[in-house]
Amino acid sequence: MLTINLIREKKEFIIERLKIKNFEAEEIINKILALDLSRREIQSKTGLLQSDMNRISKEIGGMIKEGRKSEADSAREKTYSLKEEIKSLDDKLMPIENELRNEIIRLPNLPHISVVPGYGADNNIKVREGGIIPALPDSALPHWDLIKKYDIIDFDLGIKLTGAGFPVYKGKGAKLERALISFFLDEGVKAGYTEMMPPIMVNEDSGFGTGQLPDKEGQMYNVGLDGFYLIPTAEVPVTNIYRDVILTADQLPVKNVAYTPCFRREAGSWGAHVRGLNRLHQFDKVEIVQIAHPENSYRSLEEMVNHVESLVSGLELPYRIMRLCGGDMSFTSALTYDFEVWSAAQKRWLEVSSVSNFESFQANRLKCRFKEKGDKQTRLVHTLNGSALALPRIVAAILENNQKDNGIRIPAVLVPYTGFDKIT
RNA sequence: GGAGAGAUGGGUGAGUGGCUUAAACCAGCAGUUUGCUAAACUGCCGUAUGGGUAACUGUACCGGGGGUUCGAAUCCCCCUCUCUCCGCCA
Repeated sequence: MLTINLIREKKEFIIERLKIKNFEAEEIINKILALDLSRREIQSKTGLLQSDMNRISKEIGGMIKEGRKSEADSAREKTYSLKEEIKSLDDKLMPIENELRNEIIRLPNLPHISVVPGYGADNNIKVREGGIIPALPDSALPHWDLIKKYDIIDFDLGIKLTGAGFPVYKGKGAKLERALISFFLDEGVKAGYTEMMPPIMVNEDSGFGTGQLPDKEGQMYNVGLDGFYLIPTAEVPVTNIYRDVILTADQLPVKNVAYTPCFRREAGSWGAHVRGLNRLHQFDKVEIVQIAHPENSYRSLEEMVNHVESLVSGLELPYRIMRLCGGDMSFTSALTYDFEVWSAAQKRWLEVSSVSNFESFQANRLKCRFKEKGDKQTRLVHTLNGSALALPRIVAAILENNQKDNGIRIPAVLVPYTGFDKIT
């Protein structure tokens, strides 16, 4: 959510920047500015009236104490019209404030200066790539066949227990899953992140804090009886730790890493391109989150990109890093790098991580601020997060890329975690 | 799930309708003094929003939301959470 001050001061700049995201902001901004103006008018009027009211009330108190009863009564008469005036202004203020907020949250975050215009994945810019794409024989199998062949992930069993998109990991499949989670967490801790294990259900306030609510309600599972939501990503609980918090500058950057299961309703299509592990309702993910000083947040972003890169290259997966164009970026992001790994049997790139700087956009919603030592003024922090990493597509790529006649080879860095170097 | 007690600033904690401009203490910050791993003293010490170049200043906020009243931290209603006891339970 953009700050009202920025909208007030840099209207034209915002309109220009949002064109990069293919967003026409002028109409909304004009509406916001008009609402903001009447909000301030009403507020300063009520302030004055309240001030009168407070003064008179205090005087009445004094009169009563001194026994000047008739004077007190006539002063009391005077307050009635004041009180009514205040009430009618208050009644006007509430809907204006609500509408103002509703309009402001419709504005996407401003893209960083380096973001290029564009309408989709075709306009994304390849930053760099790494790893070696394996040459597989024509007989190579996609992962949905491999998991059946080696009996390591069972979709049908998941359908029996819950429904489509809730796989059961079995035997070496389950062990591989656990190994990846441990590997990702350990690497995060080595890189200076603090490991967190948050709740996987959150309340409405948290859903609002990171922007899932009120708009994207349908994307989360709702635990109706208690009003909780199953988290779509650890970003939600971990970032909300800092909701309504004022940090000191020397606490920044805050670096947290968390593993959680993630739940996504994703009511959309379930065609061939989302077969197997490509899209699930429940999956495992390790997430990294940073709360950074505004002046250092892009350094944090680079650091996070390098960290994720070390994970995919550690797993010996062919990958590329894309800097997203305006049209392909999320509503809340200022700059996003996507990581894709090559899935050799599907013969396509799979998105496995998205690393973003949200600048102060999330922080404004969260009311997460910091103070410089000795400074009276609070400022909004910058928040960043990234997957490090989401498991299913990593598993898909490992299975497909490493298939041999005699089984599936496990990347060397995982062997200490799995205890086996081959799935047979 | 049942019964009772609570929720006040960074912390402890006073405050049952106007003498509160939320006391006091602790922590923190700045300074003075004495001198040496510290003590004493003085001052400052919440957030948001409006006005002002600024000094300063208006307003709101005592878990959240409504209400009563000229006036609410204080009284009433609803909600959330915490603690104690009982019940249930990995």
